[in-house]
Amino acid sequence: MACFAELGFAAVTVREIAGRAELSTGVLYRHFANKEALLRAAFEQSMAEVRATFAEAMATSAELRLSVLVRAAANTVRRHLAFWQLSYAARHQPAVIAALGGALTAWTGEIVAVLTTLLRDTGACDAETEARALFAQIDGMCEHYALAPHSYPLDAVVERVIAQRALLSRAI
Amino acid sequence: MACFAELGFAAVTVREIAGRAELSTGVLYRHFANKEALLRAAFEQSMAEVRATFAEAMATSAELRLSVLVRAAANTVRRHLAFWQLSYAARHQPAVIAALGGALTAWTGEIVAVLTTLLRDTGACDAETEARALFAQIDGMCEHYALAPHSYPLDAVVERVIAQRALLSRAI
Amino acid sequence: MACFAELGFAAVTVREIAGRAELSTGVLYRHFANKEALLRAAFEQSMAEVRATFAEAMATSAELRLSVLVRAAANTVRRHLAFWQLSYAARHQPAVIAALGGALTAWTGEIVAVLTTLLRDTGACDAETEARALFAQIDGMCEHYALAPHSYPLDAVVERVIAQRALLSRAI
Amino acid sequence: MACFAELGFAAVTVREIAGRAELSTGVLYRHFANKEALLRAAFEQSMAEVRATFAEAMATSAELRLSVLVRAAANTVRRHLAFWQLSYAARHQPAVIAALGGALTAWTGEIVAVLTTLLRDTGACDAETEARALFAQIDGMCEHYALAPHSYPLDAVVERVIAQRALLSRAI
DNA sequence: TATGAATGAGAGTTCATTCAT
DNA sequence: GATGAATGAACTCTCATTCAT
Repeated sequence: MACFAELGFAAVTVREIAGRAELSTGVLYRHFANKEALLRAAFEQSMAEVRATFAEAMATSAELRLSVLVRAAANTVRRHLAFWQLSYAARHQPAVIAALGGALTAWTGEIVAVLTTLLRDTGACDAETEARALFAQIDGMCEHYALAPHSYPLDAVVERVIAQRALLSRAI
Repeated sequence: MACFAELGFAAVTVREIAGRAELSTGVLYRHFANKEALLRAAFEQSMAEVRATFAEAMATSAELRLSVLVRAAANTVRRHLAFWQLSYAARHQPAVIAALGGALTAWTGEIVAVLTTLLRDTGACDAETEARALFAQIDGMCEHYALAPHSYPLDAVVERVIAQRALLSRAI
Repeated sequence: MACFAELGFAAVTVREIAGRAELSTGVLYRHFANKEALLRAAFEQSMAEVRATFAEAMATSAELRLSVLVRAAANTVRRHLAFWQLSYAARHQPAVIAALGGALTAWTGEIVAVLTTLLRDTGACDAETEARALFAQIDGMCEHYALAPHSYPLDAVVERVIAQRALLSRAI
Repeated sequence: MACFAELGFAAVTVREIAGRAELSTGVLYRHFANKEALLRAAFEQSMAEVRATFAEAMATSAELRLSVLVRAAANTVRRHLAFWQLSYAARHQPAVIAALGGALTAWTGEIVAVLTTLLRDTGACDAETEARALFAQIDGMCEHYALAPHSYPLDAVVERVIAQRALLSRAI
């Protein structure tokens, strides 16, 4: 995943990936059918991790759920910083999108669905659009942090986003 | 730019670019030193166009400025989709960042500064954090649209973001 | 064709073929889609040549036709010795047979058809089987000559084959 | 031998050979030094089997010997099709000839010698040339069968060749 | 100045062979 | 002795770049 992110899918050579993993190209091809399969495997790992974090956040009381979820998202990126930097780089590469098929859109779809039910419970009228607006904010925040982890005030923005949600739900 | 965005920098062949421009590879190399120079030129041209659009948005009355700016951002991405897709892909790749110089990071700094002054005028207490939260939302929205331009309900999300700002500024 | 014959289709490298033709691999791939197409092209040239020789032989009087044909076959192999040595090598390689599709069997089919009509005119009862027996003899003779051109008494065998045909047509 | 004949020496993988023999590549390399040694061993085994068949044919009465021999040749090719296909392919490839030593050329010399003595007994004037003409016919027939085993009318051609020999020996 | 055929380094991938288990 | 995962050289094929025309 590090290789794919740093140079792009097409620009990385299989030799380079193997070298960085301290493997021969041979073993690599024993475990993965081809370069594309390698990418797919790296991505699936990423998605599984996020899914787990989300599931955990959803297991809290309905009242706190949203704030737990936003903080969980931020902490996931903080803990797996390198991984997310790479993930963000990868998802905009056409070759990557093609290689992953619908997996990428399916994944964001899932998140929007989870947020939609969550916001419907708080009484939002157009819950899906509300969910998209919230997802955009969380995702944007995480990405900006990933781009400049040393200077970005992640906690402050997290708390502001949570405070905004509180104000907005009260305003409805 | 269309070629680069559709397939990615490494996956496009110079022949393909030349063919789509109805040029021979020969003339192309007379005008651009190499493939990278071609990317740089395409980027600079798009960047100029985008800057003009934003300047126009800032020239409106202080009251409407924020909503005009959000809509302008969305429309810019829509109109220069290829540029933004590439831009989003590029900003996470050290190799591309190096090729484009600091042009990319200067960009985001500018935007946060503009939003901060804009929000300070509406009476936000921690205007910079508020600006970052707003920028995260706008940028996240634009990026999600860039990832799935055919299925993302961009206009609906734009209007929701604007409505949220109205509610929030009243709540303060 | 020389490369394919000496080492076999799979064992020859495209670099070797290019090198021996004093070409770069690049040009080679500009003119031929792939290694298989290269083989196909070489073979088609061979078949055209033989067809021409046969057509010439068939243009003589019906009486002399058979003897002219046998002598023509022998002379063709003698004049294009290198070429036929290669051709004989090639036609037994499974990869070659696969690459050439039905072209190989179609070609021998043609020859058998020509000999069949020729022998039917001389009054043979089962002309097709007679043609196959004759073709086997001519082809076997040419191949044995190709295997040991310096020691094989080609002319003597040619005249013996012609003499046999005379005896056989009288015997019927 | 089946593997080599079906795909050719270079195109078969050692794994495939091992798999079809239900062996691991490891044991295979314990018994044979390398892929070439594997070919040599397969060849020698088949050659022994063929020699036995021919010896049997020569043990019949002088009168029938020629017809028995022609039929034996045809049946040998039919029963050891893979060996012969490989053999025909091999005898034109310098590389294979080198790997197999002089075994292959010695072979044809033996056969011509046998046929010469056999035909001298039937009263042929130039027995060696006659032998070469007959060998060309038998060898050509077998080769044509090896090239298209499913469509070649081997038995019919065999009987025609035998019938021709009867006619010719009567004509002398 | 424009062309596009030619170059050749380097890509993904395979597979004969080895060797720790 | 047997196994089969690991190695890495070498394969076919592509394509950025050059240069004779």
